[in-house]
Amino acid sequence: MGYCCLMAVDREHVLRSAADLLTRRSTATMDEVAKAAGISRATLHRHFAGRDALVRALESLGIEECEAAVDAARLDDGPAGEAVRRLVREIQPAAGLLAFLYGESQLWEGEPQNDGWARLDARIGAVFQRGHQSGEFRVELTPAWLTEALYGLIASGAWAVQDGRVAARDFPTMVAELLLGGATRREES
Amino acid sequence: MGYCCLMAVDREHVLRSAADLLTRRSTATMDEVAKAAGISRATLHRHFAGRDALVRALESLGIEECEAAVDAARLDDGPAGEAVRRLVREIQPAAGLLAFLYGESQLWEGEPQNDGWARLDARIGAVFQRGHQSGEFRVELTPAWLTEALYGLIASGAWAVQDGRVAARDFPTMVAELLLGGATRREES
DNA sequence: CCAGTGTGAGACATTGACGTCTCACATGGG
DNA sequence: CCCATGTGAGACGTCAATGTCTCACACTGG
Repeated sequence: MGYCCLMAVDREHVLRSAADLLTRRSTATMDEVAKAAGISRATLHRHFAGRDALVRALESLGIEECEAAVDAARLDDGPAGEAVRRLVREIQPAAGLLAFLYGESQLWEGEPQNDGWARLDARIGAVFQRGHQSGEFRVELTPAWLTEALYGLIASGAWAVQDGRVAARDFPTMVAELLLGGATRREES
Repeated sequence: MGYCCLMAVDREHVLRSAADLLTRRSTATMDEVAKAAGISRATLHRHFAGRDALVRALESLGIEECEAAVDAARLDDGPAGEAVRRLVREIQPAAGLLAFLYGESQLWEGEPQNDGWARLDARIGAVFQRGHQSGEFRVELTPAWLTEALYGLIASGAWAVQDGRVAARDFPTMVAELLLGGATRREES
């Protein structure tokens, strides 16, 4: 009955367009989500029991994409700074979804957050810690804060791109260079 | 009838507690906002015609506090980096409100935004531009992006403080030093 | 004392989104 | 050909938040 493949493709497509829409308008209606996916609200409900289920599925998708980006970035290889640059580049396609989830996570107060985020926080925090230990990064900025700031800058960057204030091709530079080097100009070394 | 003074004080108090609450839970009910202010929902409606009016009043309050912080920071004086540090320090008390409004502004799509934001963007963007012209700041990072990133980092910092991931006393350092200097350690000059 | 004013409490209708259900239709496989 | 499965359209009922209204009460100044 083609359950695993056809359904999965459809579900994937629905998730993608829902992510696209909710990234722009995080309060979009189930109706709008359905229209955006080109299906009816009834069919949307057949895939996802309700809005909560949809958001939780998007959360899982976001975690998967982040993990994939972290894998692809090989955070343990080479200088920590280069690892962060690779991470930002790999994570750009998921930036919109991340921005949506970052805003949404401010609302889930009390509910136990998905373990996936804790795992990701640990993996990303580790690269900043490595930078500290190697003397590459400043010790005044804690790994927890740098991780938080990375999420925040990714969200800000995604919104700036969406509103046309930043070109999409400049996203990796803007985010990574600000996070790593800051605004102040380097002295020639 | 004491309209201008007594009403203003009450209105101010209501706005403050609404800002406190909505900073933590941006979807709080009018009922909850009223409880938080220690008044009834009816009285809340007597001060603010509806939720929209409340949010718009909070927006005006946020703009006022930002303008005050920008004034107090004397952005035109001294090195641009020091000006940004002063700005972050002055703006910290309003950081929670700013974070709420920053998230909310993602929803006002289409509606003409308050001129106040444009004025603030211009004033803050100017200090980054000044840093560019003086050679103090890197030209790869545009003033528009640095302004956006400043808002984003302030919001991230406010949330991190609220969740206890960063100490309130470290807020100015974390935000300003990341924005200006980035994570990479400076060579001794 | 008393009139005026602001307030709290609560009832009420409205609105918008949600979740469930039914039914007709189409498409594809046996 | 015919049946089955998935879909679209739409009609409900539900529920939470909102906005409006009324009424009783407390306080305050004349």
